[in-house]
Amino acid sequence: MDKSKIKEQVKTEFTAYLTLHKHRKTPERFAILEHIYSTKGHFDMDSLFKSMNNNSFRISRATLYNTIELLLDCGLVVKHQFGANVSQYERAYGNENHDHLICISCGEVKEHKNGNLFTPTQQKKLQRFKISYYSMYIYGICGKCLKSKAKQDVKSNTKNNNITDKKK
Amino acid sequence: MDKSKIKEQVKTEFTAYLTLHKHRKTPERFAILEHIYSTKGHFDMDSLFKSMNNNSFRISRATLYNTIELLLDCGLVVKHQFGANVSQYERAYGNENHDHLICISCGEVKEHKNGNLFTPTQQKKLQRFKISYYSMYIYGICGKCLKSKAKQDVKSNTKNNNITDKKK
DNA sequence: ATGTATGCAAACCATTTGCAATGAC
DNA sequence: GTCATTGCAAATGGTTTGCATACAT
Repeated sequence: MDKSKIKEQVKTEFTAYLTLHKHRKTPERFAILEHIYSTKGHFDMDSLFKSMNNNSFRISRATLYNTIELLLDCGLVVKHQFGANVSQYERAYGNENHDHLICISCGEVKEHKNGNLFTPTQQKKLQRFKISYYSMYIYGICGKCLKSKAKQDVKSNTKNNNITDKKK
Repeated sequence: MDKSKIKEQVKTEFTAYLTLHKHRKTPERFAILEHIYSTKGHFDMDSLFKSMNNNSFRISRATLYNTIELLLDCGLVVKHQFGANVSQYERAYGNENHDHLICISCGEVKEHKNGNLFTPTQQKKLQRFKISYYSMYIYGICGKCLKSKAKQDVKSNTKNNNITDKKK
């Protein structure tokens, strides 16, 4: 529950993972872990690259991609691909499982706490599959867009170019 | 429930959608819809492109991408991004909602029927969000990989190159 | 000392885009 | 006849890769 305690914990886990797999414990790797666990919510590689290089550290994209792969492999980070071209990541440890409400209109991703989906009963049905983590993606229209869409629909006799207008 | 009935139905829906949005009813668009609804399970753009051009029709990639966008927009097709670099698609109409069991070891995606996750009670909690569809992605290790992994782990004192060996 | 990890730049490849030709309306 | 759509080829951009250098072991 304690914030610094979590960082300590994940560092220990990561160290154990690196040792087990005979990977080197480089300062870059720990800096990335530290930085990710100071981040709340989702992030992508570009923002991670920029925020890390803005601050003290100097890290190459290649190293970021390499390290995130390790963190995914040991389960300290989770990867999402909500529909845009960029992958999103999220710290996994000390981060309650939650659904993702992805607005198919504006692309906004909101988190939504779910109940205990994987009760023992549910779990039973998945016997031949060792669950490591799961993601619930719920696509729909968020409240904001519902409102503005209602307005739009009134005057939607104007020409429509749905296909081309979705890119910036 | 009837197979040809479904095709008929989606064709009607697609036609209505095209009319409503003042898009043209080209033979390519209907051929793509027809082809997709003859496909069971997931597919990606490359396989769609190849299988369509193998058969009678001749379709460009650009048109496939354009049309799939329309089909996504009117809800007849669902898009998934399970973690690889290619997007996967799936027909949506007459296709029961199901979870996706994605093996993080071999990448295999299996479907798994779920119960009625969105009971009225559950639904209530999502008041400000109009659900259009949802995807449950469950990551873990499939039975096959669990077995072969058990063997591997025994002799895993040999060198480890987890990062580099995952691309073909 | 040894060989893995880093950082840079180039390569990759799914997807997008520009544009001339086609054909739905 | 008009203009959206097609198809091709070129461009885009997130991610991966090759290789020389740096450094954890």
